[in-house]
Amino acid sequence: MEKAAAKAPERRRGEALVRAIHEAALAELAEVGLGQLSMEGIARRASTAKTVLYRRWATPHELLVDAVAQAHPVEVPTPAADDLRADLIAALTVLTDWMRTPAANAVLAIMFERHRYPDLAEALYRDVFDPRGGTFTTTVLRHYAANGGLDPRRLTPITTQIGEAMVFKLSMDLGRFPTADELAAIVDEAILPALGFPPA
Amino acid sequence: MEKAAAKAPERRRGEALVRAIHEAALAELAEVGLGQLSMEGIARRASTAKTVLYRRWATPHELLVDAVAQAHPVEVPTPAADDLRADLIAALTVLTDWMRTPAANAVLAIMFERHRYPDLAEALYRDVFDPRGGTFTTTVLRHYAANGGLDPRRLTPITTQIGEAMVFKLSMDLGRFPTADELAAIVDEAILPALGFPPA
DNA sequence: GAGATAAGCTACGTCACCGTATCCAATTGA
DNA sequence: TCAATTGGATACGGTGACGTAGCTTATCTC
Repeated sequence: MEKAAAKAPERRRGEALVRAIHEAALAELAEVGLGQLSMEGIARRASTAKTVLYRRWATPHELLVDAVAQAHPVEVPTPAADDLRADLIAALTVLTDWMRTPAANAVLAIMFERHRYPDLAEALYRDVFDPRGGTFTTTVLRHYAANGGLDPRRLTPITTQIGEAMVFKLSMDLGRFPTADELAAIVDEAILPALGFPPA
Repeated sequence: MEKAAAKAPERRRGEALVRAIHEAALAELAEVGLGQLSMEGIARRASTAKTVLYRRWATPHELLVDAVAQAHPVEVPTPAADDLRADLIAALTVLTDWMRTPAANAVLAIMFERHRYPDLAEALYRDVFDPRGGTFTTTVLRHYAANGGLDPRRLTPITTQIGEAMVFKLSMDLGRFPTADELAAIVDEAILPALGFPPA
């Protein structure tokens, strides 16, 4: 034992261990995809034994939902200034920041394959979405509609989704996340016109 | 042999066989997902032997790209009447019709997992997208811009993608394809305002 | 018809993951 | 300090996909 001092045992327990496993699960998902997620893979990545995983979760999917639910919640965009345009850009920036996180990757993967794993999507709604409120641009829009800066009739299931929809679409098409300029263009050319502010 | 007359041998060859395999590949993908696509699975579904597949394709991915490329091309929306709104709705209808096809399912899966299988996405661009032109709403918008029904400056990388982006987003959120009413709402509340026609 | 071509079938050893069992060792807390 | 807890390591038989080989047999072509 006194020989290999480099290898500190430092055995993890309880919450610290669970957190490490959650991280490993999200990282594993990002790398191999939802269809290839396996207990073996997660255990390997977390440097622990399968046994430890099976003592807490019955399936990789169960583990995954747990990991997403425990992940840090999304930063809520707080409409500060009396500047709808700036607040919308800020909200989309929060969105792209979130999309870079492992948890977001998992959420999107689950939503995309929801017809293949309906239980997973259902658990996601139950354990993650429902406990939290709306997100991103919707928060901003509701604020301005309530404070008179915006015609409330312009808030529809369509208009409130334009920002998110465009960010997702651009990300897919370009294979990268939108830049600040592109986010501004989304606000100027798509969202604001739909809210009743015609393009320049 | 004369006993089991029910089992017609009817051995498939050449193109007919290849077409059946292509269909099986797309069906298999739809059911198990890109990460689980396997030669065994495709062969099983096509009721043929693995050997037959390996004689033509080295990997399931190669087979898949071939299948997508050979699939019936997308119907091109032809702007007919002098009615931008109707033509846009028609274009989105073509889009949702396409999204119900197995080939579309494959294209979306490949695009979604492009960072995981970059070669696949690249092959898709090379063998499928590039040979064909733009699609869906872009076709319509270019037509009207060229014929004076629309300010060409309104055609940007953002505005031309709103329709497709919203259809994808709605499909993900709802877990189903948008209805005709929802397509009309996308046109009225998102696309037309962005083109310079303010909402009612 | 007869030979060439290609589809279909079976089998093989290899490998990865499955879910479980067993045992050892580190940490904790009474 | 000692006992309970729990993480960690290893091994197991089972399954399913891998890629290849060999053979039989249906179909096409001359």
